[in-house]
Amino acid sequence: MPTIYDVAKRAGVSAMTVSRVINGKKDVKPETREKVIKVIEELGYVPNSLARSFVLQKTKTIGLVITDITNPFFTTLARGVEDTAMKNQFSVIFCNTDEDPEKEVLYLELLARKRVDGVILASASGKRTPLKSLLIEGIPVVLIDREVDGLEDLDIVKGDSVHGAYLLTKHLINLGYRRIGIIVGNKNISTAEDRVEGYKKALIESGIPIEEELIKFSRYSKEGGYISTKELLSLEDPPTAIFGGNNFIAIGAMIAIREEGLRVPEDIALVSFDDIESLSEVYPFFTVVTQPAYSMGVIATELLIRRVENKDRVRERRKVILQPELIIRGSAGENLVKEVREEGEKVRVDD
Amino acid sequence: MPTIYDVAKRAGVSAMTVSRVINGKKDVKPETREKVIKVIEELGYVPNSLARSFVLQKTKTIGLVITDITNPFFTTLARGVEDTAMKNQFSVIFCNTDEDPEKEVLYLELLARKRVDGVILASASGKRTPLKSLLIEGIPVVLIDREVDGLEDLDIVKGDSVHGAYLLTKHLINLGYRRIGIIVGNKNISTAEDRVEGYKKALIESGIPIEEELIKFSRYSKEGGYISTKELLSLEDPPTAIFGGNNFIAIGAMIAIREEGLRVPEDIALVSFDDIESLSEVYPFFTVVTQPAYSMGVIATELLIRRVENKDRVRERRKVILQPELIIRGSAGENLVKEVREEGEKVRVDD
DNA sequence: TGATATACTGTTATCAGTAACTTAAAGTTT
DNA sequence: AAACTTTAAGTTACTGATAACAGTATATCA
Repeated sequence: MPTIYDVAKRAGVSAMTVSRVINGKKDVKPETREKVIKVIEELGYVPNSLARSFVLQKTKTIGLVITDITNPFFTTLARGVEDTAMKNQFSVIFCNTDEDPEKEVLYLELLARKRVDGVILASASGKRTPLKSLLIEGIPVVLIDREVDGLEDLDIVKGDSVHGAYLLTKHLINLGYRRIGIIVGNKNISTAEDRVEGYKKALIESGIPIEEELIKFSRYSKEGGYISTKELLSLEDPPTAIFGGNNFIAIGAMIAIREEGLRVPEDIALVSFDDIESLSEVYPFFTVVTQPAYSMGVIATELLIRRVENKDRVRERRKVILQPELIIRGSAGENLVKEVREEGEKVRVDD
Repeated sequence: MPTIYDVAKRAGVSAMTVSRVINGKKDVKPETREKVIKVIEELGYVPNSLARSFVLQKTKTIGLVITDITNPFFTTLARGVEDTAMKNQFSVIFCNTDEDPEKEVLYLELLARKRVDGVILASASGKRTPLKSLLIEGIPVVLIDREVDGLEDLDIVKGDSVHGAYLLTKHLINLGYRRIGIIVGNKNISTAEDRVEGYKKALIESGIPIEEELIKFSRYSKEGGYISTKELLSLEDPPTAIFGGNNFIAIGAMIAIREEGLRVPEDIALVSFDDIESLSEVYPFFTVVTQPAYSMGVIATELLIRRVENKDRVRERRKVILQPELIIRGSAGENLVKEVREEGEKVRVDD
């Protein structure tokens, strides 16, 4: 592949002049500029951004660390990140940790080696590690979706999990359910704790006793939802409603429920945190609380890029908490009992 | 951030020795090695792969150009790519073209600038452009999912669209449908042509006349499916079954059909090329032909990496065509009429 | 004992750009 | 016409790592 020197020689100018042409700087005579452009096309010269990044000490690249691109919530979020990055001439390196803290460390190290300009992190570990410390000293980090213990000073964009879980639980209670099981992810993931907190808040508010056997800290995955549902269903006094802590858990729960020969919502209610778009479009089934995943991606990327380019020299943390939305469909048996709605809450009713 | 020289100075050795330690080369005295490692940890030194890539002329990065990460087919494929890349110490830069040839050019140029070691391309344009020519001279490219005119010499991994469409159409015919509409993507995308070809083949074989008004070259998107379905339904003699050329088209079709007050499958059959996993797990509804998207990603990445590392110096093109699978569920009214199955074909029946 | 191999470490040049500085010529001002 | 400014270039040094080569010290062998 030709270099800037090949272009320079052929155009009869210095490399610096070619550099100026490429970067659209002034101080180049129009004729010279044209000649250089012609040579660039003739040779099929493509600037080497490796070398460029190397001298300029910026890569115009950000890293996105999520748990699983296969999860619709994260793919939508990722799309928001990518679109926004592209708009700002940044590219994105994707990393799937599969909720594995070791993979997370691996990827963070990789990103640090690649000297990405910034990182958007949905942490799997929820804890500050030596590497993370290192990273945030050298590279701006914006947290997304989840808090990380010990990194309370970083910018963060997340949904209001406490309130969302409260809404969803309250909805079940209003429909008459009393024994409500909840399945969330690993305990050190902030959303898991938050969603349980919202759930408890709703129960307490309605004077329903909290039973620990109905609360499952599992994994944010189909398997997690499947296994925990089986456990819940085999309790002596099984729940009459299940709250899936995320979309994958709800899918796993659905599979388990069907295996047990039960129907949703006739035999048991099933609601979910996070929607599954392609499912809902074809079959508006799950009553859910959705988060604006795309916006989360967009906002996080904007915050990050501003930090990277140091446009706003705000030193204090920026914390963006987006409100979730309750979408009532049919999986809690809303059509079987009379419909109840909270007043003043953001609520949408699908057909 | 500390450099290799900072480490060298503090450890009282040369940069070269540090380099040898980092890269696990022999010819370093154990004590020296330990001392260097200690300093690396003390300083929190992270090697600069920018500089490394620059001298070694390889970036250990590949580019993945797809149309939309939001499409479950591509996210699964992307996951296959990412996992395989990671396994081989490669990272992946994602690019969404949204079926826009201009965006495709933009991204290819970006990847060329970044001097990625290779590119996996699901082309939106279907045509060879000057940039693509340039790219393939300097950077190995593996095509995925779609052929590109003029690039018949590149490795490719794709599904057998002709056969898949044939299977699906044949299935409809066997169920008694005669007026079958088909909606596929843009005409210059190879899968669109192939799927129509398979569709025609099945019709001809059964002696059913081909009617051009039932064949829609639209867009591989929900909007495309929606609009074309509306058109089909407003024909004087509308189809009794619709073949969605991909999953998004099928979703769009479903929405349009519902808007028209029709039911699937009672009033009209609807089948789809490509499954929608999260939908099918909860609600096994669509009768589809699926492609092994994850495997496609894995195989393409393996082919690419082998080219990059030049392990096999095969010069001839490697063409991997994966067979699709017909999954019979209920959206073609299989439960309404008696079930018919092709003999010897790969067929699965979901409950 | 001298020759040769081996283990370990250092030196130098280089990769492809760009910042900062320098130079040369042309234009402007008084 | 001397002094100054502007325009349009070119030169040099540097980014962080590594390959290739060059030493030096120690070990091994005939």
